[in-house]
Amino acid sequence: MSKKNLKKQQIIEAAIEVFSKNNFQNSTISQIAQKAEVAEGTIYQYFKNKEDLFFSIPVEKTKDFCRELELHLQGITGTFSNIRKFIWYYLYFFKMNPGYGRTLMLEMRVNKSFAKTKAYDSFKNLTDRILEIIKEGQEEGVIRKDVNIFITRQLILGILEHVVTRWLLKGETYDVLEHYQDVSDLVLHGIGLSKGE
Amino acid sequence: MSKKNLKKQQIIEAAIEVFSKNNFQNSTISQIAQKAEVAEGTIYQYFKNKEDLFFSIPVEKTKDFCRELELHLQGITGTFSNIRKFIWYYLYFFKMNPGYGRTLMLEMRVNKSFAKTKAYDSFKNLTDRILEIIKEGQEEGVIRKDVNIFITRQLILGILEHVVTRWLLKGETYDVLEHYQDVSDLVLHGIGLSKGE
Amino acid sequence: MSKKNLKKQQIIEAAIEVFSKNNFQNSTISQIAQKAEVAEGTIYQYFKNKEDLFFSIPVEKTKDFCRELELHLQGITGTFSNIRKFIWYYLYFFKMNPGYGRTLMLEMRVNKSFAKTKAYDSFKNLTDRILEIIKEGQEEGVIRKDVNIFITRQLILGILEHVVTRWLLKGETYDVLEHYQDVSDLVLHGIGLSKGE
Amino acid sequence: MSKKNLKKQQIIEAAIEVFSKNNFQNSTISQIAQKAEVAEGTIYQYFKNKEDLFFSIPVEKTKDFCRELELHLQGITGTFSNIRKFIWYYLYFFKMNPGYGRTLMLEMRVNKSFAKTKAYDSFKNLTDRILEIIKEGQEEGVIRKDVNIFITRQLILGILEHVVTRWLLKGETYDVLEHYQDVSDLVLHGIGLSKGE
DNA sequence: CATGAATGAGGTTTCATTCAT
DNA sequence: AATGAATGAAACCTCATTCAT
Repeated sequence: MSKKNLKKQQIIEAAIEVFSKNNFQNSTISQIAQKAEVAEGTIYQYFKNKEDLFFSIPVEKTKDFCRELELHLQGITGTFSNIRKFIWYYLYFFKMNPGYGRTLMLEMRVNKSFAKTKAYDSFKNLTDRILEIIKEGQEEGVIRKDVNIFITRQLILGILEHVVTRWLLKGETYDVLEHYQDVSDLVLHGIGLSKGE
Repeated sequence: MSKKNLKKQQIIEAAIEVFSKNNFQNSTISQIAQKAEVAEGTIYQYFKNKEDLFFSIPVEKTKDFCRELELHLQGITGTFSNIRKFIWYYLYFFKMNPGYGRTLMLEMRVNKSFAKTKAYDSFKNLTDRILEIIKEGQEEGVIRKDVNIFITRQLILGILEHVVTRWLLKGETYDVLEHYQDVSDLVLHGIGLSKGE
Repeated sequence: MSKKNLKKQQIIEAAIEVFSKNNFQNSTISQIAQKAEVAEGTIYQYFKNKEDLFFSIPVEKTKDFCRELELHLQGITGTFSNIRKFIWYYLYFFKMNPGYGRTLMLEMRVNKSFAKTKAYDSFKNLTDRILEIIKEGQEEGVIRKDVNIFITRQLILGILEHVVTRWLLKGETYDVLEHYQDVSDLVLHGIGLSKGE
Repeated sequence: MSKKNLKKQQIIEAAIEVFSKNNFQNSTISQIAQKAEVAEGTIYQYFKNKEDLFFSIPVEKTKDFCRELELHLQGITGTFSNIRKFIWYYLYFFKMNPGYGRTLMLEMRVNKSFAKTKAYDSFKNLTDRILEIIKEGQEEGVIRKDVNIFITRQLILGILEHVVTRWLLKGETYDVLEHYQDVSDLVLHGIGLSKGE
């Protein structure tokens, strides 16, 4: 079973690489098979079809993301610091996984079927987490009571997606973490926290 | 010449309809030709190839967007009101052009070749315009001096893109303008404007 | 239109040749295209898919069969002679069209979807015609009143199919018309006609 | 050895079921393995390949057919009665084994390689048996001397095949034995026997 | 004997683009 | 300028068969 999972992982890693270079339609099973060093037919033992393989990627990767995120948030107190950390980790994660970033941001997020996949469910963990942080902040009184928490979440995820997407489209020619400070300041100010908290 | 442009426009409108239903790869020239009521070959008299037709869409549409935007901004004074109007108009435009919205947000914006097209240039008009508004605000002293104006632009465009994209992915089942008030408040507060300005 | 039909006929003739050598599944579109001297894609301009092409064969051929049959029956009087002529023409037709025979007898006739095709309808003309001859014979009193005319038809078509199928399976190494006399005698005697009529 | 044969029989029964639902090409080894509750590889321990498995079916089944036929013919005297019994049993056998019927009539009988298989040899027993009955009838003087006994055999087998094939293609929606009386009458009359014999 | 994961060849079908009319 | 028939490349997926365990 470990051996079986190993080969499955092997295929997923190859798929990330290939899907992130071209897009879904222009990536071929043959390319993925070659990169994974398995026969084309083998892929169909582990995945129902090309789309199934495609959407299996974020399921695994989002798990990784959330697991690591929790570690990074551990021991941090204060909404201010938690949001800063979240923003930092979000940018950091994609800096370290640009291939996955391209696939997720430029392909999946924009695919109508995405919302119906298991992948999307695992994504909810992430968006729930940030909402939780915002709620706590409001309860603690450090976030203004009059802001809509759902819109606030959209603000945060919106700018992060935008920043990462822009970076990817520019060919990753600069450091995504470059403007981390400015982004956090802007976001935190918007929701009512003074820098000094 | 007017007649020529008429047919070209006819093809573009058909293309928007078709491209917005499926994606680029799944849309066929034959579908577009049928909807435009011309022969397939005729499309190649006006556009070099499928991609050229695809990227001709935003060139025209962004022109419309900017022209109308200027009308709406006319006579409005104060950075506060200008940004509010910009946000409102942005949401309003996609509410009125959901087909184009799908094509732009879910297809183009995410396409690596997009940045190299004429379409992208026409897009710059838009992003320049918002930057201009922000700059003026900073000069007038209503926007904090310490915010990075480029990041600010990314914040505004980021949340707007996110809000519109989310609405499109949810199947346009609610009104995008619904949260216009909350979005503006959050953005404006973030960049240092008090609501009362 | 004539030119269009010409190409369609060209493809059908090639299809008969190819389908009669191998079976449906082992015949390839590429083989048919090559024999018809057209590109593979061209076949899909005239036929929806491989199966559609396959079942288009008997539609055309059965038309030919019936048209010619009528000519041969013309001027012949007497049930006795009509049935003899029918049997003779049936065997003669497949002697002249062995390729089509192989496709029809060894592939189509035995295919469950066949009964749902247009081809099958055109086939009814044929079976109706023989039934008509039998009925007339019974009315004229030359065929025994006590025989079931539908079973009689099955007897005639059954032995003819069997004779032709056997001949095809033996590799067409003898003349199908060889036993024409014996077959007719047996059939006619069975339904109550004396040879002398 | 008995255990070995058991598993072989198990696989053949599964094969009959699967092959009779789809055709040879559309039936998969995997389906057969699943139905037989063995691994795919196991099938290759008992049969050389898919075709070998396929043609192993009639070898066994025809043995059954002939064994039972002899029992039914036992004690019956008179060519008249023997042929009637043969016709009855033929129809009865396929009524009881429709799955095998579909495979034999719609697949095997029509397959060019069939004549070269062991299965075909076991089939000869059957056709020899009916020829024998006809010969005896001619010697006893109850069948006209002027009929060709080989054609007679073809008449009998032809109508029986036709009747069974038609029944199978119609989805076995009626009783094959329904027209047993009419079929026998017609056949017997054709070869010169009066009903009263 | 039994297993079942791995293989990889091969065919149907689609569709952007061309070009003769 | 407009047409639309013809092209042909290219990719997903299936599945019989093998072989190491």
